[in-house]
Amino acid sequence: MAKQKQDEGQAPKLTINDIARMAGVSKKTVSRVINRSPLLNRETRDKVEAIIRETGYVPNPQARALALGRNFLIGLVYDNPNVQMILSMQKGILEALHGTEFELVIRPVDRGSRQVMEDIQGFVTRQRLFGVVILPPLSENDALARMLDEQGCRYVRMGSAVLDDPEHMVVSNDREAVADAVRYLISQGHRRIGLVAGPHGFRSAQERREGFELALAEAEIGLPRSLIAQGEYTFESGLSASESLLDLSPRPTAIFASNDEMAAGVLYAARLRGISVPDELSIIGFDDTPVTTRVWPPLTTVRWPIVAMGRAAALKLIGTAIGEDEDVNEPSMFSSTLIRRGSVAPPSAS
Amino acid sequence: MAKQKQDEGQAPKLTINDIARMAGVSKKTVSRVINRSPLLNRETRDKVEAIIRETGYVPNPQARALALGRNFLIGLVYDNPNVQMILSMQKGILEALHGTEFELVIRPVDRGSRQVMEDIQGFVTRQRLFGVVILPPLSENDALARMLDEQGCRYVRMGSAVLDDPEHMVVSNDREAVADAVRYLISQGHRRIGLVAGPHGFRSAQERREGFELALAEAEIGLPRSLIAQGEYTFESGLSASESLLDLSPRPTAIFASNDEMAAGVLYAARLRGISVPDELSIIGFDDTPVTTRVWPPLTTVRWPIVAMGRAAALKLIGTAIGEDEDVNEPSMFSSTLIRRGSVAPPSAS
DNA sequence: GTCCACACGGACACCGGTGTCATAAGCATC
DNA sequence: GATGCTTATGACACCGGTGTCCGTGTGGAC
Repeated sequence: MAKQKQDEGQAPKLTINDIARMAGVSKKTVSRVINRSPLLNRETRDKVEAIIRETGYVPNPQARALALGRNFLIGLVYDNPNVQMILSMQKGILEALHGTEFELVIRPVDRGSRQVMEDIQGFVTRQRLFGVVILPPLSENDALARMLDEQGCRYVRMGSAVLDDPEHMVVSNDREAVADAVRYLISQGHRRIGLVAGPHGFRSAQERREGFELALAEAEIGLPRSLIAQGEYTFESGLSASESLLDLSPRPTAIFASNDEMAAGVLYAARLRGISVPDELSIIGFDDTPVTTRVWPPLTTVRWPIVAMGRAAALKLIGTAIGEDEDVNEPSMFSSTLIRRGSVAPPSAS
Repeated sequence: MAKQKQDEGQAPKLTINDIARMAGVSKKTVSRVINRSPLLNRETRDKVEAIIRETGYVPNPQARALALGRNFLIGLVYDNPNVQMILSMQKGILEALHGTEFELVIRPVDRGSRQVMEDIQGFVTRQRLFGVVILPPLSENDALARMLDEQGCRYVRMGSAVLDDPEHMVVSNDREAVADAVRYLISQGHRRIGLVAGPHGFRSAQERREGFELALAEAEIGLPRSLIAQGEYTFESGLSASESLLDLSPRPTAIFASNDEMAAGVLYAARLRGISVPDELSIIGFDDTPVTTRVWPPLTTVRWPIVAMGRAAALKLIGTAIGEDEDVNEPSMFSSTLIRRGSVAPPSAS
């Protein structure tokens, strides 16, 4: 009764002092309980923990952040226009963070902007971020990784291939996945296979292209430059890039597009010309985004486990440090699967 | 030189004390400059501001948060599966927050879960959030709004119609938008128009349905129950729900689907039955998501300004408080536009 | 010339945690 | 029984800001 005025305001707003008083110990001891210090008497720990549980006390994150010089925030940094990927990553990260004391802070930056480094540095140091997850293509920026190292900020780089920095990477093996997809086309009898490549400056675009070339080389199929069109990972670019391929004579009997949006563009271009898919033209995309099942015919594509990779990235981040004794050994290399739908068939006339 | 050791560690990590020393004033004076206190000598203010600018000093957000009992974080809370909407909202909010000291923290909650309230309350109070933006359908939860009021947490509710709580709402006028879309169908000569409604429990579904009914009533067109199918805002649900409509005899000559995903499902179902769109069936969707232009024919749909609404919500949040003398009078009601693409034509045989 | 109001600046406590170090208690050793 | 060592706990300063309150200097009114 004396000085206690619990139910006066709205929230109890318990502090560490309140807990200490109730438990008849000092602040520091409560702090030790919270931080799982090993040099604590069992009984004391149990007593304090009981009170914490009863009262529902939660330490103030701001105070901890101030004292520790480190926040319990994970940043998600990207310069990527790919909506589906961003959201799937977000989903995976949030799954991993769920139930922990970590929160996710979003930070898009302008692709190509000069201030990207300053932006991110400011973000990271100001907010005293615990760590950041970086999405491609920004994740391919080694200078950024170096800067984060210098700032002492943990980070995980998502990517399509292992870079120099394996311990900070969570990757899918795009090259092999695409090679598999193209091998499938070849096994169906296709020999004139076109490529709609992704934009320069994207490692994933390069990897996918190499996978494409690899499969063709294996089968000793030549690859004239005319069978390669340059896209920008957008629907429109896929649409216009594929026109040069569809104008060829003889026309390719199959096209691999480096992502689903462009594959949808190829499909659209084919329809505009009255080319029947898959009878006259087979198409394979990459990403397994929802659009693949919305169009007709549904697109055969390569699925990579974005959500799982996001989860792994977050676990890697929070696992390596505060002994959240989760399964830190989550694999850092993920493999993809070919999803067979309706856009591939053997070529009509060989 | 004396005690200054700037370039020793990685980051300068300037504190308010450093600035005070350099300016030859006290901490408090610097604090006053930062917080734009009006009772300050012009010269002093200028001097301190100059030093802050030179040194690039930024106050530690954690310390401010602790002292003020309030963080400079905006939460985005949703229980919604609609990827496109979430990301567009995020984009708008981030645009508004760009260049301010605010950051965006993401918080999805399980739709329908019993713990939603506790979850959000914990989130809000623990992080001492400055405010939250709530997306539908969670934004329709009045109990949540009440709880936030009690917690003294600012909030903005996104929605499809003004609820009891106008000052906290940013809304689009779905009813009128749908009525317009249906009026357009009627003007094209359609009389048998089917509806694929959205799920129960979504205000937007109800509003869109009412708009549909309104337009029909205006034109004195009857609406038998058989012309209404129930969907769940997903592609699959649109696909299966539309089957009952397409089985009718006489078949509806047009279908309004309450969102684009379901409209894509209707289109898909039509294709499966060999029904030609738009010749034999007109379709209108809602949202103007990318899928509308990926399918064939491209879907006529209703576009609502999600990004702008997200921006407005964030401005409303940060504008009302700390005299960020931005344009706080951003409108809170947004109107939608009918986007005419290729999925509507006059009925073939009237 | 004196007094007062007022504008400004500084000392100090405080927000709610954590790190450092000292100290008390417990126990084996000699 | 004194010594030394380990283990459990607490006192206190500190993280980097902000609020309160008081002291000082200045200008205007009389």
